[in-house]
Amino acid sequence: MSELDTIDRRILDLLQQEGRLTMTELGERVGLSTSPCSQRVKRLESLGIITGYHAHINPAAVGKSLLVFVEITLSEKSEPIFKKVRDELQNMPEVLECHLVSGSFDYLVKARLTGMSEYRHMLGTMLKQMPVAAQSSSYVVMEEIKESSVVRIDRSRPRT
Amino acid sequence: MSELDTIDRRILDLLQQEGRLTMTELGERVGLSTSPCSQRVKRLESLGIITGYHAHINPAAVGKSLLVFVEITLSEKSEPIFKKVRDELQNMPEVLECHLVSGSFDYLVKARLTGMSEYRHMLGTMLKQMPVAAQSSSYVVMEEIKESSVVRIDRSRPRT
DNA sequence: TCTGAAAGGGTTGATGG
DNA sequence: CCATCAACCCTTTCAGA
Repeated sequence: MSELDTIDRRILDLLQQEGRLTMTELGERVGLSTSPCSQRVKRLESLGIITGYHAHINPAAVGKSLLVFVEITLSEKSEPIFKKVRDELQNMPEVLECHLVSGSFDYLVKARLTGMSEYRHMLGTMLKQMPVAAQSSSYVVMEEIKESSVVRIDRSRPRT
Repeated sequence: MSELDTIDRRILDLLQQEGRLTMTELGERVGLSTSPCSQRVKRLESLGIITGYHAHINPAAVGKSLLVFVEITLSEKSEPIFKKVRDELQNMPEVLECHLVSGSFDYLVKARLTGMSEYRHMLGTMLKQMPVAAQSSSYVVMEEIKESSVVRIDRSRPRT
């Protein structure tokens, strides 16, 4: 029903790399005319497979030249606490990512900041809003070797 | 010279959130007609401030339901080794991000994978291609609480 | 599901304020 | 640096296969 065929996968691949391709151009690259190509893209959007389109910008150009990862360990692990942490982090725009991880700590947070004063402020907010944050370790990024969100699309195994 | 004014910042903000906005619509939202708006966007692109446009997709829809972070520590830290690591990681499409960090380890790698077999394969490749990788720790993401690359644009301080 | 064609809207570039 | 306008291109929709 919502199986993705080879053309769908190529569309996803191309739009991940060039998010402003016209439907005409995209259609030519995947071997379709404009109409069905546009139709497929709309379908991928409404299925929630394409979740949005975003310009990628150079963070330094808008003053966000500090990239930090913070590992947070909670001393108490209950569902209300988890929920509070989720809600708080959602409302912090400098926090780009937050993941609940297995292993030796609980949350891995990625944040882009203007500098150390914003960093101190963020850590303060976190520790205040998340009272049981027993421990945190921060890692400042010295060099961004690679940063992308483009997922490799494996060749389809269509049902012949 | 390449100072960003208030309108530029609003353009960056809007295009980060809706990367396929038409120049006409974008112009209306920032109070410009189509041409100067398009002109500004082109300028932001050619200055390298907007670095690209990308569709964001649901990784699970294309089978990438495993998200892993790997911390890598090198036992030997020389420039040739750093260069080799950079080159190797650039060529691994499952590696979405790689950062050189300060602190108790060297590289933080973020990868999206189809499953454990791909994970094992990736780790094997890493340890083989990066001979001095003395140690690595992996963290499997149990829940993605937040994931975005949209940077908050602070209100400009225009030079009046 | 695709193609093709027609109508509506967006983009581009020249012109002028 | 901005608005306007015309020519061109893209998108959308609807037949028809």
